[in-house]
Amino acid sequence: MTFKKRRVKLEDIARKLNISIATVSRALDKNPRVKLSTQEKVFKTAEAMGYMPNQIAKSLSSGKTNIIGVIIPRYDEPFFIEVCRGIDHYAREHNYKILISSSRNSFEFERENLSSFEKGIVDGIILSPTHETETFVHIKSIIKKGIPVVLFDNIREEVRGADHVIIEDDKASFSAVEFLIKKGKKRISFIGGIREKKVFQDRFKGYLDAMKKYNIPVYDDLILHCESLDREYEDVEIQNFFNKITAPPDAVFTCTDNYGLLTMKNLLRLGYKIPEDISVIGFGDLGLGEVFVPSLTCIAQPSFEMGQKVAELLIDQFNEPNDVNHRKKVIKLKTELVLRDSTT
Amino acid sequence: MTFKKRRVKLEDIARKLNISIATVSRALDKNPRVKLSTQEKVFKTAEAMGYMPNQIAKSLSSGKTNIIGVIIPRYDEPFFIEVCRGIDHYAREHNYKILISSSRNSFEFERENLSSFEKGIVDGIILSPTHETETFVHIKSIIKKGIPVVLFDNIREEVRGADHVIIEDDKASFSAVEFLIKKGKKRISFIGGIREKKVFQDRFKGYLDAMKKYNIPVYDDLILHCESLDREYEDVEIQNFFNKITAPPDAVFTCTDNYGLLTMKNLLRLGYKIPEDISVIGFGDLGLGEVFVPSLTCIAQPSFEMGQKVAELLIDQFNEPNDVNHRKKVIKLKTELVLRDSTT
DNA sequence: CTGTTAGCGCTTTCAA
DNA sequence: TTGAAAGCGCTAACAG
Repeated sequence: MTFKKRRVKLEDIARKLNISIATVSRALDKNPRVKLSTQEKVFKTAEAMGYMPNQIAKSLSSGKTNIIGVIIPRYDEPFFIEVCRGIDHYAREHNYKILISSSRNSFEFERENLSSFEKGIVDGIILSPTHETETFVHIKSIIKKGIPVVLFDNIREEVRGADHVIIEDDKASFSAVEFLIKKGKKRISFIGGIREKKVFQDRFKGYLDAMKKYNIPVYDDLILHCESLDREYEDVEIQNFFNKITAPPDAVFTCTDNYGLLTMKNLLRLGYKIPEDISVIGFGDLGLGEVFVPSLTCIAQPSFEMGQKVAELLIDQFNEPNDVNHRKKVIKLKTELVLRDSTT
Repeated sequence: MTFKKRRVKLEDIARKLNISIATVSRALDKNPRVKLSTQEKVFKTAEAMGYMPNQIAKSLSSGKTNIIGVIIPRYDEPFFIEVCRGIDHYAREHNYKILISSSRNSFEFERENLSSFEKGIVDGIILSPTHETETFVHIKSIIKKGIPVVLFDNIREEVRGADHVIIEDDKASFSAVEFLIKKGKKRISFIGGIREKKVFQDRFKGYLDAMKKYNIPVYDDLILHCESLDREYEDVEIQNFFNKITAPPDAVFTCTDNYGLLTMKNLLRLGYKIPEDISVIGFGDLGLGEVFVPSLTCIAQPSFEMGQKVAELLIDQFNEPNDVNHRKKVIKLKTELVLRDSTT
């Protein structure tokens, strides 16, 4: 019977070589103050003994874990995953790893996650607030403690005190709706997400602004704010919505690609032709829209890049002087209307 | 100018209360050997002083980090994300967090990730090997060091020495192809992934087995093994494949949902009707197939459950005696053919 | 160029 | 029921 082996540590190498622990440590760090021949000896012995540094001990002693904590509202939204991929890319280039937690769309979970990160396991935190997040004391308290924080997506005015990366949701949706209007659409439907979420509020605002500017009537029965936080139920909501409509729209602007796809699916099944009868626009551009037949016109949001920028801001904070009152940085990324087959 | 504040530690509480650090530590642990009144005092003071335990120090001292390391080949494959979600679910219930790393389909990255985990930052590792992974010494060496490891998906015989969770890929694809055959299909096309990957080999095997059993001819020009590891290029490959085909198939069995969707997209654009002209089957069942018009018949793989099981096996190992030679556990999950509109 | 030593913040014997 | 002190493995200031 074999048991877990005791790990080789600096001390073991030091003893074998009859030198001090400090020298071994320095040698492994390639510290130039160590004689080259000593370095070589140390490296060889370390290798031979199967030495692996203990990251935890290093972290305790250095005060750095080289881990970035990431809190997203959900896993099953490709946007968040794509942002994580961007974070991971940038982080890895700078020797950081990412610890991902889902807040599961719950404020309580968000707070829990945050406070578990606060226990020192991460050097900094990237967070995308949930729709339930109405107070920001938990975030501000973290910042006040000197822990670097960067936010993205769904940022309310109240937290603008933290570095963050966003797109201009209202302008983006304005331009999409304006495009529909200029194509001569008169009955433009809006499908958004849960009303409590800032991004959806802004996208709705952009819709209303465009409609107002061009004097297009807004019909309440053509407006849907989906409330489900769950992929399966989104489908049901949209299905019910279209089943109930008496006079169909001639265009639908939706606030996520998934809503756009579900809209197309339901409209196609009801016998409408896209885009001949009804145009559809989505929001996000995460690949699925390109595959669907017809392919989905949408507002492209640079998700991967958003992740990279977020990570960059955070790592910048690591390297800045610890000034708690530092000027907060905001990055606004550009969106773009990508024309495909679902619009005329 | 405010600087990062020094964190409150046990010592601070101890001093304020004129008791020892040890007592504070025990009190916060709710150790019954501490007088209740002392416990209360400690809790109150800790709260008032804004005490937050230092997880790193705890880990160093206890030898546990309560973090699970997860290595997946890529982020942009919903299957892996869904597995991660399952892992996260189970892990969180048991007070673990997950550190996700992507090996980016590269053996070198896989090895790097593994060895960085080996530095003691995680209590155990969950890994899905890449297609490039042909030698398993890196995994075995980790296991030999007593670090718990569980594998999932794409497991070759050579690593069966580790706990793992899989589905029976060959049987699953056999049953799908058999279904097509029983529907009277004679020219059944196969679209798989990169040949080096065990799961794709097995799915191909299932296809061949079924064709052989029912004496259906296999046409080389109806077979495609996609080589791209990148969503964008997958589309191109499949497009080229169908453009080149002279006599079309009457059914296509594909090895991922994405291949299935891309197949439908390309066939529809070429003017074929699905399922009237050609039936299509996918593999995975991750939600997208349900939205497409027509919806995609596919083999449903229980991804979320796979994640839960993998996490369960790992956490079981944490609680088992450290016997390196323990009987390895293998869990085989059931798949199911889900009939939708893309097959007759 | 190398060694000594004092931490990093917490847990855990061992004593009292 | 509490305290003193050793130790987890590594870093870094200081001394030589």
